[in-house]
Amino acid sequence: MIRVLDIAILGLLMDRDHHGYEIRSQLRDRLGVSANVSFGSIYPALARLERHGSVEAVAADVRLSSLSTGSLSGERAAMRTLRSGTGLGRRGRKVYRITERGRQEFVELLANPATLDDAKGFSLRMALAKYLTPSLRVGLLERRRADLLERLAEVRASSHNAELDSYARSVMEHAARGVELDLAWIDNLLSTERSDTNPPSFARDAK
Amino acid sequence: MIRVLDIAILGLLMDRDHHGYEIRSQLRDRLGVSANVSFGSIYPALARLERHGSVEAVAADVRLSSLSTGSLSGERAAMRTLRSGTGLGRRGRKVYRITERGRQEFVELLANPATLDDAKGFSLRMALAKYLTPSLRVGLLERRRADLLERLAEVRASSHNAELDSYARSVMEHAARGVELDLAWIDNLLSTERSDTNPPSFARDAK
DNA sequence: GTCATCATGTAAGCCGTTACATGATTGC
DNA sequence: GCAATCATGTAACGGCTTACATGATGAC
Repeated sequence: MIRVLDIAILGLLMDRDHHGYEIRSQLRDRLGVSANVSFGSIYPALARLERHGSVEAVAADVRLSSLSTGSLSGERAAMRTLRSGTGLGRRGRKVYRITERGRQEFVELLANPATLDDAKGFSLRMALAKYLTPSLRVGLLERRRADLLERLAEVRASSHNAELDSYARSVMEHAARGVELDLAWIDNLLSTERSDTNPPSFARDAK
Repeated sequence: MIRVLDIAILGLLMDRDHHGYEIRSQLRDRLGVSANVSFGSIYPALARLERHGSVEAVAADVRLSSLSTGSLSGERAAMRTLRSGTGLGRRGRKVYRITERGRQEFVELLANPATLDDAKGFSLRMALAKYLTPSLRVGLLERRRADLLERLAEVRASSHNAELDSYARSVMEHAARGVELDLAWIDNLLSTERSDTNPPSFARDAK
């Protein structure tokens, strides 16, 4: 019932309203999801989240998406409003907004240790880390760090296997370097996190 | 019909006979497959490959798998032979051997540009690259290189997006470093490949 | 007026995991 | 003799992609 895509969609909607078509590009551009997620996943996910009460369809806000850094003319016109009873705005776009319930679920899902952190799950969460409290962020980072240390030991052991030919060995060594790079990143994030949390006891947000 | 797991299994069997249970650990240790592939995938895959005539079940060779670097006592005894008509050896292990047909399919699959190269697909192929001719290896590397350059441009563009918070940006920048590391690896492999192919015109194998 | 792109949705199917069912071998 | 590990297989289910079906909008 906990789907990674749900977290990603809710995370995007935390920032502002989106319609389905737009979500795909945002997954790539703002959350760093590598492969283009297909619409065959996105639309059913939105429908499910709506049924579940985590998001709701709203009147389409005038588009300011593509270019222009937002600051131009706000709200050019409410436009010939909704087509049917549901939230279909101009041009058939169906714009979704996260509900209060969705917000609560989102933060729980984001911090949840259940959905275990492979590379993709982790970098998705990290891209949304500004919605976590500092201590939850540190927890997330430390869990990831432990996983990576384990993986590093495995892959180093493999690369010392004497029976490997030069290509297989090269793959193993490269995998080790990749994990080391990840670890350096995590360690860097952790130290930043800890020096930022110096000041007394109130939580600070990113940027 | 072209399954990544098939390539991996055939690749392992190119080297020597294996039974299913063993294949799982070999995928990790020799081919660098990160997550443990479940038996629920492996056994059906072997059955499919057998039906297809790419592999065949043979009498179990006496185990020399776990420890001991092979050179001890060869063939300790044929043992109370096969249980039923099929290739069930001692202790119920079902040992598979690649057929001539399987060998042919394997090299085709390994070089095949159809199964497009994501990170995992590529490093699997590279771990098996000793079975490719030098020119096929170079082709594989160059295709991967082109993909990575594209990906690098994307991820760099994303990381310059001014609207990202510091966490999302950090994710993007780290992704870029990862791709750069991959590229450096590929370039290094390519230059090795090219300097190795200096000598006249006959193909050399790895190690 | 037509083509590319934007936009939403449904259905079939692939590929993999989890869970279940079963049993042999080895170490203690 | 009992537990841990080795060993093989099947069935259900889940999530994601592909392909299909449909239509609006904007550019030329």
